[in-house]
Amino acid sequence: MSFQNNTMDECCTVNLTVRYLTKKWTLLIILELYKGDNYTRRFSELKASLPDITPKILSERLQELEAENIVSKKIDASIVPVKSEYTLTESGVELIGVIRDIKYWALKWKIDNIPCGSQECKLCKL
Amino acid sequence: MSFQNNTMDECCTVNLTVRYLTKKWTLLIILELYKGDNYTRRFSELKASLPDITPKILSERLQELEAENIVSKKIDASIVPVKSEYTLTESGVELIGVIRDIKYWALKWKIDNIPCGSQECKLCKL
DNA sequence: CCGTATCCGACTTGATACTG
DNA sequence: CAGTATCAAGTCGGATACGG
Repeated sequence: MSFQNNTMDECCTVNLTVRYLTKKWTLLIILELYKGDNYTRRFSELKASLPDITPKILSERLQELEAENIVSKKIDASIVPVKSEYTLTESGVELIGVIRDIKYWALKWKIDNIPCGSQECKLCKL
Repeated sequence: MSFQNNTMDECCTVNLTVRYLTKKWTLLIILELYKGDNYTRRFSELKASLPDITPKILSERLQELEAENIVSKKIDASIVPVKSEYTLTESGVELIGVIRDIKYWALKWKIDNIPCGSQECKLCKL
């Protein structure tokens, strides 16, 4: 989570970007948001769509993405229970191209593996 | 390195691909190979280009990439010291598009950060 | 419902040393 | 040069608890 104590500081923006985009779950979270109406999903929806992620890690990743302006958060505290929504920003939506590229690459070179379309698959509906 | 003990088994090919491509250092190694003549680099050259990677991790990643047919390895043991070369396969070269996308995204949305072109930058010469 | 906090074990990565 | 061995450090996962 913190990049302060290593050599990230010395890296240029692009190198830095690769590093946090490739953190575990990050791309899959972005994809889940993309699939929601208006690129928006609630915390519990994300949790349900990513069965193996823990609330702790999901919370951490969302905060990181918010800090990078890839995701914006909106809370409606006027109702109970509180309603919170996470939405891809414009820059966030543009990251979908990266994920789509990976999908096409995988379909081209790895088609001999498990067929897509199962409930477990978070990428193949892209 | 081993995906046997977690839920990776239940994932489809594409999801699986995201997981290993986003392991730390993987994309940067692919990029370094891409920048070499004939998409080829020696172990020590990769090590030198990625100052913060340890030989252990570099070795592990190269083995993983070789197993995925993204990198091919050639060893000339007839000479001393032994000469080993790692080359991007056709599928490996096609992954450069993913990295290039990330670069363009970063340059578009993160240009207010550290300028590129320094020795430390492994991506901006792409 | 929406999280954050904690504790802890497992896995991943890092630092350093060392060999053919 | 091209790695492997060893051990330390960091990140992630699992369970559970708790507060807004």
